[in-house]
Amino acid sequence: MANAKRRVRLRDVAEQAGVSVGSASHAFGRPELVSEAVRARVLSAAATLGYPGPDPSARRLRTGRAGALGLIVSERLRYQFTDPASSVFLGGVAQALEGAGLGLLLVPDSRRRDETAVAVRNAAVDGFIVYSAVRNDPRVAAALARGLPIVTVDQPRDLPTRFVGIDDRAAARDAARHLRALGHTRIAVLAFVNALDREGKLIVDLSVERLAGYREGLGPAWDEAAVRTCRPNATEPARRATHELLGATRPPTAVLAMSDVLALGALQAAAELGVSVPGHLSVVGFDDSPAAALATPQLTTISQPHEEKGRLAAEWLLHAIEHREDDDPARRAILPTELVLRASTAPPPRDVT
Amino acid sequence: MANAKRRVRLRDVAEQAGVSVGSASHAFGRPELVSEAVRARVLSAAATLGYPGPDPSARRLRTGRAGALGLIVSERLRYQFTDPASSVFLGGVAQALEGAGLGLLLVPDSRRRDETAVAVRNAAVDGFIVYSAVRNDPRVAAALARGLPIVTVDQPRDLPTRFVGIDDRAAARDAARHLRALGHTRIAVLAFVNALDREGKLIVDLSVERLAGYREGLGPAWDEAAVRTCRPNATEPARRATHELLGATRPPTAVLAMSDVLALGALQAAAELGVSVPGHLSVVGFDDSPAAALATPQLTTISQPHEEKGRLAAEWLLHAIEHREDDDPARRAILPTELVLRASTAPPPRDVT
DNA sequence: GTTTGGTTATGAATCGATTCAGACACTCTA
DNA sequence: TAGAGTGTCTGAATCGATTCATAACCAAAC
Repeated sequence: MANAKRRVRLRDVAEQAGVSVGSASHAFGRPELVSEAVRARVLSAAATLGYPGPDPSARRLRTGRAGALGLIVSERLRYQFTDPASSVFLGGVAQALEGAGLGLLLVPDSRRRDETAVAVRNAAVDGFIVYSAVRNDPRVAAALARGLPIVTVDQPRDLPTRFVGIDDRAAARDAARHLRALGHTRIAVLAFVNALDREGKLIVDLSVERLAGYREGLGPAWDEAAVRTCRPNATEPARRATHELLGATRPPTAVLAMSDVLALGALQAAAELGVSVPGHLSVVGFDDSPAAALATPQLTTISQPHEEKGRLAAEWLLHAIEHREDDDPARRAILPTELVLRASTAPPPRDVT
Repeated sequence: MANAKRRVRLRDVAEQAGVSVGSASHAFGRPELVSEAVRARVLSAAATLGYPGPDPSARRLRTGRAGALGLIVSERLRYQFTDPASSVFLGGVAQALEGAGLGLLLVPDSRRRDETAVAVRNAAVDGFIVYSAVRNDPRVAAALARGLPIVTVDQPRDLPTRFVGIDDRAAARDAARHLRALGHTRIAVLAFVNALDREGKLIVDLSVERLAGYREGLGPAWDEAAVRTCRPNATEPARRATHELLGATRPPTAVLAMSDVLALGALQAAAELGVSVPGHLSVVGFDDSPAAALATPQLTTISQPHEEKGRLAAEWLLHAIEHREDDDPARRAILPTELVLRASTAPPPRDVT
């Protein structure tokens, strides 16, 4: 019950130790500026008073450094953590932060989009990473308005900020060509949401780009009617969509999924319907998340360096903060992707008409 | 290039609008206290000056609220995100935070343990969630020293804080009994690290409890020599350990894994060695993470309410912050677990001696 | 015409640290 | 002995907001 009542301030500690607040501050922050004797006195005074150390909020107000990076994630935070790919990305960010002594502030999304932007405005951070946000996300606008350094990852692709991403169109094209090369002609697509904003501009760059890539790669085999939108990005919507696709009179012999999570849903549906993969249905994912290699059959997918993306985004941001560069938004990194052939794709069955 | 040079302060906005700083502050924070006219003037002044809104750090210093929860995660942040179970937990926390307008500050662990504690001391948060930390983690000590409300999840079990967890021992006992009931007698265990601290006390409560549960459930079938320690909690160490176990002269017919991730590693090893599961080897996981249902064969495992744990921990913490209760550390929630029977367990093969 | 009540605006005090210019004491050089 | 150089310590100014006691104003009530 020693220090139950009031907060102990640095001033109290200084008084107790019989030194000035300046010296007390130095005792904690820059020990080399005070004598050993003073330092010891201050520390022991702090101990007897139960002083929890300099108040972080006060310190940052004075120093102008918030000591944290803000991470704006795409869908509601909930889904964020169900897609292993984004977990890997987060791991990369965390890795870059190790040793920098910075924290990582996740900005939770919420149903009410305005509340959400408020959180961005209130976030005590030195910069933001925008991770795969839609084009009209109010949080992105709020982040931009803060005037802090920002690194955008994946999308939107044309923000006036630094950018880290991949060539989604080319990657999708590779995936589509692979199926064509195997001989498939009836190919369905499991896509992310594809909504339009008020002005009629597409708001999900990623979806647009990948769709375009699929179309290019599929060529004459492209079938607009075989595109299914899955929302949110989780196994369940993909499972349902695949059920529907496979129940049609002339079901597809292959599925292009915009994420491994969606592909997993397709696999699930196929298993439930007794459709063998890859014997009767080929499936190509996107992301090469940890789950891809664990799936049965192992998933053929587009591999992209999620961890590296996180690391790079964080490093760029740290650099910008360190050097007070609010500019140089021209920097763009397009990281390489690769089609990883595993066990979920094969030529279509012979008996297909 | 409008506002390139210096930071715009509330004072500047007030001046530009021709009102006092007090009114300007109200215009942003509590519009009901100023007339519509003043509010409009302030807002337009802010717009022309490019004012990014009230500085979060300053606001918090004054109000005494940090606007964020700190989350201290167990292993290095990196691994955190490779185990889907903890992702689900995080999702639960995020869910409870939705609408509260609070942020979630992840405190990154790092190789150098002292640096790590510094991050805790510097974190601008209103409270901490300690998620499955080891007993001698310096970050936990640092968090305790901050004097903020804390909720501990899973472990350590005897911190003087609120606690949310499960009955690990009983759950492990259930898993072990299941194997015994199937007729297994040679049963290996894949355990978490089991290290001792300087005083010789075990530092990983979770491991201790589950081990005790396994022992109780296995009874005479318990074999100390068949316990393998896997570190970190990832598939790879488990894969290696299982390889070793299955290569022995009298290999086990079943494996009890302390997490699904470890169980997945065991499955992988079995597949590589051509040992059929559950025909020749039964595997029981722990956690019922999303991966468990996707594994092949689907994993028999202990289900625990990860999401609920996260939600509850966050809610308790929010409540404690709201009501300025630094006390009532007596509250403990032990959430229910359940053995989920799926396809990875079966009676041992007949020809076993 | 004074009182009362309600709304709106003001500006100084405050939150809790960091920092910087200056004071002091002491040693070492020239 | 003056001057330069070092090492320590002090205390006030500062970071950028919020808040609260006070005042000003106006309308309605007496």
